[in-house]
Parts: sequence; structure tokens; C-alpha cells
Amino acid sequence: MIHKEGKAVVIPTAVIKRLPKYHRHLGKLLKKGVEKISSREFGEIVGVSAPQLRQDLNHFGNFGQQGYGYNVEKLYNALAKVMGIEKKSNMVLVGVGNLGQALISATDFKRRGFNLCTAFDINPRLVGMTINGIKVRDIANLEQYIKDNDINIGIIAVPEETAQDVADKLVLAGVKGIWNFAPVDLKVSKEVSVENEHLTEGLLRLSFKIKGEI
Amino acid sequence: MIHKEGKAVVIPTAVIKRLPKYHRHLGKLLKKGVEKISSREFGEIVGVSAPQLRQDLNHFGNFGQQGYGYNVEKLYNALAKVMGIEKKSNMVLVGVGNLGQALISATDFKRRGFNLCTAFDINPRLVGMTINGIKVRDIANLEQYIKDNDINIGIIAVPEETAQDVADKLVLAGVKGIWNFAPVDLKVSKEVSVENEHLTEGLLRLSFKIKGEI
DNA sequence: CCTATATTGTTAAAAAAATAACAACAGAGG
DNA sequence: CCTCTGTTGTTATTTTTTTAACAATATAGG
Repeated sequence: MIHKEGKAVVIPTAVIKRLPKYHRHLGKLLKKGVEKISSREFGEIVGVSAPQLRQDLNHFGNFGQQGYGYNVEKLYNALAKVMGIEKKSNMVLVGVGNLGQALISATDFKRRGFNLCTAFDINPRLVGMTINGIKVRDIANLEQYIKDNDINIGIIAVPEETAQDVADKLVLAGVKGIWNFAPVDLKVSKEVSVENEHLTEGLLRLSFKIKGEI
Repeated sequence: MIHKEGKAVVIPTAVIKRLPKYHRHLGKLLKKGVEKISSREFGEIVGVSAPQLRQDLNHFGNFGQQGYGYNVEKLYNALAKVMGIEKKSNMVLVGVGNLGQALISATDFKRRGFNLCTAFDINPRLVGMTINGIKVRDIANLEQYIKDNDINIGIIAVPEETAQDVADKLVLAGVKGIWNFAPVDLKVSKEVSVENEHLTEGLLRLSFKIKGEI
């Protein structure tokens, strides 16, 4: 539960969805050496109206200053804290197919404090390999590993058919969140959060925008 | 522009976002041999209230029958048509890194009528290779290829720094849509649609749900 | 030190989306 | 043929989200 000035407040999901984008652009501004920015300018960059931006940010605190704007670095750090990036996340990947290997090689996550500890697969030809410094283990050891290594996020990159099985195992072992790339709507106990990356859905939406009609 | 009974109607974006999920689950039901389904049952499956489901579908036509429900196959085909899947899409991929190779190997898209014709990269070691039946060409030939082969979708899987450049080239060559995996908000002329897959944003949202607080 | 300018935080209004309610109708059973 | 049940399409209501408005206040300049 989120608290602000002692009171519990519910953050609208629409706001939550925009936070990562804000954070990403603030990082770029910081890199460029921009010190301060107004809600009008920043809104233009992220594609959001200035009042909406201010309202969004004020769910979490008063980061701006009248007549001045927002200090980029301060806001960047504040949002990082809001999203919980400060507290490091330990992750495991399940499924070392093409997509899994792409995820292993992705540098973006590490940069933001997400630590991929190891990977699991059922294929004996993959088990034992080390890819980009990440060891591939037998999926039979999943539960023990998670318990022993303070893992809180599991990444699912297995085929559709086995995704729910893997999810069950992850939940049982005690992960707090699942990042799911299988085209399935996982059923998990409600203490566990799931974030889906249903890539094909994005492609279908694109198709609709290009060609859809009645 | 979408038309219904002669009148032009604007489909709410919230509805559009849900269509691919409906289509996916209808496909599964069809495979299972389910013939008919009520909005209540189907809503439960896709995680949407029954009235919302009916309202969503009725933006595009009256597919149901009172006292009976919806014919699964009919609805499946209707939604496919709504989303423009019937008309085949020809796609090119730009960027044959880890993610690009994963996309080449993905079977999901082909199954739904999306045809990946070829891939492009700037790296001479990749150019000329054939991966999973997809030939990798020099990016210098991008524009000509797109014009010659009736390509309407470009997939961007290049690093952040070159993504906008690639997008410009794709637009110039005449694609109608861009499926973007680079963590950048592309600027394109408004006749071209962009669908972003900003994977890291999903991970950050997950982090927020797990650990976020103030 | 005072005034003008810029820009916030917050409250109010408008728009969009989700939920609820219900009349209309098809099909089953008697 | 009539009644009852189930389920839709559609309209009304509520909730959520976005946009607009503005008083409050920090900074800069004289």
C-alpha cells in the first residue's frame, strides 16, 4: 500500500503506466546535462499534457518548485524510489530459447538495477552452458535456487503449453513478481504480480491501426 | 476510418487494446471445439465484465444472438476481419541482434498471417546469412526492397541510437506501420502508425507493483 | 525591498470508460 | 401455441481519467 502524508492513497493504474516513460526521459535529460525542466517542456517530450504531468507526479510528492520547475536529477531519483528501483531485484529466467537468449543479452535491465542471477531450461543440451555470463541450470532445481538466493522476480520465456506450470513453480518457490512473455494469461495467487509482454498483441493492434475496418 | 451502418465511428482506444486478447482466446476455444459462448462465460475467460464485452463487440457489429450467445467461429472470423488480419501483411525486420534473431524465429506471427519477408543489418558479418529461412541483407538496400516487395510493416530491433534513423528510412520507403522494440519514442509522419514494445517499461511496472512505495 | 514573471499544486469541469439496468427477443418445454 | 429461461443490444449511471483554471509562491530584476 502506498502512503502519502500518512494517508493511504491508491495510485490510478493510468498513472503507473506512465511512470516508466517519465523515468526513461529523465535519464536522457540527465545525461544531456539538463538541470531543470518545466512541466510544459517535459510534458511535450513525453507526450503528455502539462497539467496531467503535474497531477501524476503529485500523487507521490511535491517535487517541483513554483516559478522554477522540476530539478531533473531530484525528480529522476524520486521516481526511481517510487518505482522501487533502489531496492535491487534478483531475477531468474526460465526458458532459454531464442527469446530467452535475447533477454539474457539485454543490457537495459541491469543498468536499472535488475540483476539476472541465472537461467533454467528443461533441455539437457542447454543445461550447463553459460551464456553471456549467465549459467543455465536444470529446471528441476528451480525451487531450491529461488529459496536460496533471495529471488523475487521470475521471467517466463517458455512455450505457451508449459507457461502455467512454470508460473506455479515460481509462485510456490516464493517469487513476488512474474514477467511473462508467453501468450497466456497466467493464474496466480493474488499476492504475486504479473506483468505480461504479449508481443503478438502489439502486432495485432498495429495491424488494426493500419488496415482495420468493418 | 471505421464505418458502421454507414456512419463513421471512432473506436475507443481502450477497446482496441482488448481486441487482440479476445481474438487469442477465441482461437483457443475454437481449437477446443467450443461452438458457442455467452458474454458472461467469455468475459470470465478474458477477464472483462460481460456488459463491457458486449459493448466492445457492438462497436463493430451485432455478432451475438439473444438467448444463445456468440458463435465462436463466427466471432473469431469477425474479429480477424476487424483487425485486418485477413489482408496479409508483408514485413521486414531491421536489426539482427539477439532480439532480432528471436523475432525471426518466432512462429506466432506467421500463424496469424504476418509474413516476415527479409531482414536487414549493417553488420557485414551478418549480411548474406540466412537465419531460419530469412535472408539478411545490407541495410543500404532497405528502401529499394520495401518499394519492390509491397512491404507495409517495418520491425525495428536496432539499438536506441540508430532507431530514429531506421524509422526515417522506413517511412520514406513507404511502410504503413512500425513495430518498434527500441527504447525510444519515434517521431514519424502521422500517416504512419507506431506500436511500441518498450520491454523495460513492463519490468519497471512490475517492480513498482512489487516494491513501490513512498 | 518591491514588483513582475514563471510555474507549481490543487481544485473544478469535462471527457472517456466501465458498470449496471433492462427491454427485446430467440429457443426450449410443455 | 404459449410461457419461461437465457442472453443479447442498448441506454442510463457511475467511476475513472483527462483537461482546464487559478490561487499561491519562488525567483529575477530593478
